[in-house]
Amino acid sequence: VGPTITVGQFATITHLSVKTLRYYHEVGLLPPSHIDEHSGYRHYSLDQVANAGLIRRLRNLRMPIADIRAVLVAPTRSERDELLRAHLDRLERELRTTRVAIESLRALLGTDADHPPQIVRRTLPEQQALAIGAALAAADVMAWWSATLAELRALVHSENLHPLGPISGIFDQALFRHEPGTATLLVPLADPKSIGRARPIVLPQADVIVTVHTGSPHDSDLAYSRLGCYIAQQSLIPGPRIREHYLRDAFDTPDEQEWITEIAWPIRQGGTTQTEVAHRI
Amino acid sequence: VGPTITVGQFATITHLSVKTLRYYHEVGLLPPSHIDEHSGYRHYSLDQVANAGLIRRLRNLRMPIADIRAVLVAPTRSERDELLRAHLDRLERELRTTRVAIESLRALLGTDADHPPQIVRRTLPEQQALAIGAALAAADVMAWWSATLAELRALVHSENLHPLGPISGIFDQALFRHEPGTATLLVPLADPKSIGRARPIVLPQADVIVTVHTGSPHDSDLAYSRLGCYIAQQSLIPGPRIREHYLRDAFDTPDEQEWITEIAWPIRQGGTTQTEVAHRI
DNA sequence: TTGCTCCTCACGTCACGTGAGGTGGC
DNA sequence: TTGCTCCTCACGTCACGTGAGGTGGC
Repeated sequence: VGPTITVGQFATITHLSVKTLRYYHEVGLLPPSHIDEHSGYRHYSLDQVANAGLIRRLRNLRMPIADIRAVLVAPTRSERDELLRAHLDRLERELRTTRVAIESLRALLGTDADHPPQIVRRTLPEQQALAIGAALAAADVMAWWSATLAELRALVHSENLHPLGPISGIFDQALFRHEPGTATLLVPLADPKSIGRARPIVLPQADVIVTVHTGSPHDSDLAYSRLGCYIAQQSLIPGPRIREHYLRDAFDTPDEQEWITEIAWPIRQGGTTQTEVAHRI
Repeated sequence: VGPTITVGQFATITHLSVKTLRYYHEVGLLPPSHIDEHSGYRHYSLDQVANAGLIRRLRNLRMPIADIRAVLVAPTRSERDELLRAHLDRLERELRTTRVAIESLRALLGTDADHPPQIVRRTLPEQQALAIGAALAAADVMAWWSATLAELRALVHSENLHPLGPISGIFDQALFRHEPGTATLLVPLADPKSIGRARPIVLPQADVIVTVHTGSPHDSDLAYSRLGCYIAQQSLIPGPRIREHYLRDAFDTPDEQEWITEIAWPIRQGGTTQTEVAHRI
């Protein structure tokens, strides 16, 4: 069945390490075509060289082993190409994400004490709305958010609705801690009726502190930090769910740096924390 | 000493997970400003929020924890900025590397059976040369290679040398297996004399098989694979060191796709492998 | 016969995530 | 008092790398 070569030779000509080849054997990614029963020596056939080259290139592109395995066993060329295309798309997104993260860092370092946006207190009135909610894992929030935001805007247009304010969101604190939680996106309406996945809800009145965040959602931690520090300084008691009002977003401009979000954190007056009560007594 | 907040609150406003904060405490990256002796509860001060934001951004840019620690403890702003700049440079290189890897993959998939370069046998004559050698870890080879190649070219120019052939390299197989080994770069000369780090050597005569590699060194595994498969098919015995002749490289064009390298693998006639001997007997 | 190659554990690395099982604070 | 938050292990993950200690092939 043709000549075979040892791990060492195979490593040399594929530019993979012997340790790596043993690992690829162990996880079943590239098992040697023959293994000596007595000595355990691995022997590779020459047509495994091409697969090794493909694997090396895909690993250089940070494709997970499991995905590479899927590429190798893809039954048709079109299915294989689809998997590869999908990964290149992921890389493309990764590159963009990195560019954004670099901008984010520059912004943080540059505009340190420029003019930090104001924090104001406000009372949000009771409000009817048409809402789509979901219980989510933290990792899924961003994808869900942009998809659902688009869905609600489409609904506003197709059903000819007349929003009484910007589309808003309500998020469990847990989601920002990378824990599972619930998220809701809504459009304020005078008389909301169920359409598709969207259901009418009533937002209760709420005392909130508000700040404006300009830029990508990935930088919204800056606004959350402002609010959180304010809450601690004023000894307020933060509510468990945070509201966001989307004043300008993907619908208005593709440039995330121009997006504007108002972030409103419900609070209760906390002039009487437990320690202060204890102090009084 | 000012208000403090719990891990949970700190996690919410910094958009880090509680688990991550505990880890950053454990490794000393972001220890809480105060820890309750009785309960072990972590308490963070408000001015730690800014550092948390910086850490989050640097981690998003895949900066290792140790490097982030260095940024945080940098005594002066200029030293800190230098560390940040260095990391952004690394990212920049990473982005380029990814682009190249994508091209490499496309090339592999596209030009599958185009016209695979020929393999020829040849006898390289004994040859004098001026050489720079080093014992290297595999990870350092690329950097050493480009630096030393430039150094030799500079030497040729400054000393007005007259090379008898292209600048060449000799590499232990081990280096391609990601193991430590020795590498040598050399310029063939009629009468080489020591200059700086460069020493005269004599290349012994060698029977080699040769193939041409066009493109980036990162794709040279393709040429090595061709040669390796040929060696196995012909039952030749490969030598432990491989030679490369740089016919076109960074000195000629910045576009790696246009680089041309001749790869020559020394061999011994191996018509008599052990199995064949056994067969004869 | 001597090295060299190859083998198998077992453990380390990096930056966390995932439970289990238990305590503290309001 | 009840939940909720917080705590500490211990272990898992991903893709290998690093020895230790030993055997096989020419």
